[in-house]
Amino acid sequence: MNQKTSKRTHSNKSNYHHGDLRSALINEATQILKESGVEGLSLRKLADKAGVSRTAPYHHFKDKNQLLCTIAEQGFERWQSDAELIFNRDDITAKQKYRVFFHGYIQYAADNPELYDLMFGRTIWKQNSATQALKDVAFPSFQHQVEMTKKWQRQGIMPSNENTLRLSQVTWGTMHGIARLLIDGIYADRTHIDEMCDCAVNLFTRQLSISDEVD
Amino acid sequence: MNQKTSKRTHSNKSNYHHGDLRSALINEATQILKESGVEGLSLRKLADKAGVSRTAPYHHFKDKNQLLCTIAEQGFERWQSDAELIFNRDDITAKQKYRVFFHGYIQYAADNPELYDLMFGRTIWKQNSATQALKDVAFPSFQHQVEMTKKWQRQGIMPSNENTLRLSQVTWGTMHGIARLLIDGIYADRTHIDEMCDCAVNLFTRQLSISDEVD
DNA sequence: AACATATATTGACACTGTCAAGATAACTCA
DNA sequence: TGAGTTATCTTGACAGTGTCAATATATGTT
Repeated sequence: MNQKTSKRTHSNKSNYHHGDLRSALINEATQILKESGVEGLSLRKLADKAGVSRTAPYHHFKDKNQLLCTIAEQGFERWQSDAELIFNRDDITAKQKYRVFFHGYIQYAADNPELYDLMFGRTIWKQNSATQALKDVAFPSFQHQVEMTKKWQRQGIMPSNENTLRLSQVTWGTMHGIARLLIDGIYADRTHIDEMCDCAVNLFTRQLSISDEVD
Repeated sequence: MNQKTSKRTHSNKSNYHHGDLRSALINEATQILKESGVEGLSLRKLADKAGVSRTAPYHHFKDKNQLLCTIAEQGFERWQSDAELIFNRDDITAKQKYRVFFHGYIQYAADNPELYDLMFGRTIWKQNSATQALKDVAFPSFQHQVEMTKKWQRQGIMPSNENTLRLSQVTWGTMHGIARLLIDGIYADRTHIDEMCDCAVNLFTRQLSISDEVD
C-alpha cells in the first residue's frame, strides 16, 4: 500500500511492465473471490486474467496468503465503516441501535459471503497465517464491540450481571454462527434471516421498554 | 457399508487384494483428518499409508467427496449418541439438561475440531455435495433439537412467546458460532469456553427457577 | 552512459484429484 | 473341476495447483 502509486504515469509506453499490477491483482482477485470463493481463486488464473505470467504476482505479494490477507483487510475496513455508521446514528434509540447492528452484521455477511468466509475462515486464522496488518484491523473491530456491549449494559439493554467480555463473545458468536450457517449453505432459506435476528435480539436484550432512551 | 464384510477370511493369502481396504481407508482417513484437517487429507497420501496404489480408493469411493461424507456421517452418529445420552438422563432437572446439552455440543466440537469442521464446513455443504446418506443422518439431528426446544418451551425454560423453529435456529447458531470461533483459531483461549457457554445459557433460559422440575 | 533496482518472464518441481486401460485375484455356476 | 463374470488393484496419463530459481527487460539514479 506504500508503493506502486507513482508508477501510473506510463500506462501504455510498453506492455512488459504492467504499470499498476498490484492494484489490478487485488481488484481481479476480489472479483474472482466474490464469484468463486477462496477455493476458486488460483494465482495462475488470476495472473492470466490480469494479462501477466504466472509468477508475476510474486513480485507484489510474498505468497497467496499475503494476497488473501490484503483482501480480508479491505473487508474488515468496509465492515468497520458500516458499523461506525450504525453506532453514530442518533435518530434511533439505543435498543434499536443494538437491533440494527445485529441485523447489519448478518446482512454484511449475506451480501459478501465469500469475503466474510475469507475474513473469518480458517484459511487465514486456523493456519495462524494472518499478517500483522490484518490483525491490526481485525482485533480493534471486536474490541469496539466489547466497548459497545459495556455501554449497552450500563443503559440496561443488556444484562448487567453478566461479564462484559463473555457477553460480547456470546453476541459475536451468535452473529457469527447465524452468518456461517447461511453462507456455508447449511441453511438455504434466506427469507428467515430477519426473523432469526429478531429472535436473537429479543433473547439478548432486557425487556425494559422503559429505558428506551436515546444513546 | 453393505459390502466388504465377507472378505475378511483371507487376510494374508496374498497382498494384491488388500482384504478390507474400505474400512482401512476410513480409519486412516479419520486419523489423518484428526491430525491435519480436511486440507491436509489427500487421497494419494491416504492410499500410500494404506499400502495401496493411488487409484485403489476409487474402487470403494466414487471420489474424495464421498469419502469425506462417509466420515462426516460417522461424526453425526457419534454426536447423536452423545446427545441421546444427555437427553435421556433423569438425574438432573430439565434446565440443567439444557445447560449440559449446550456444553456438550461445544465440548464435542472442541474435542473433534477437524471432524466438526468437516461435518458443518463448506467443503461439504456449500458445494452442495452431501450424499443422501449424510443428509439422512444430519437433518434428523437438528430436527431432534427442534423437538427438544418445543419441550423446553412447554416447561417454561425457554420463552414460549418465541417461534420454536427460530428459537432452535438461534440456539444452534449460537452453539455453532462459539464452536467455530474456537476451532477456527479465532479464539485461542479455551479456558473461557465454559464461561461463555454459561453466559449463553443464562441468556436463553428464563429465570423461572420455580420450574426446576425433572423432565 | 553505467549501474542498480523493480518488474516480468520461462522452466522446473512437487504436489493434487481423477480418468482410462490393463492386470490379477476371487466368486459364481456349469 | 473349469470357464466366465465380477471385484479389486495396478500403472500411465492429464490438467491443475503454489512456488522457487534463473533470466530478461524496463525504469530510476548517479
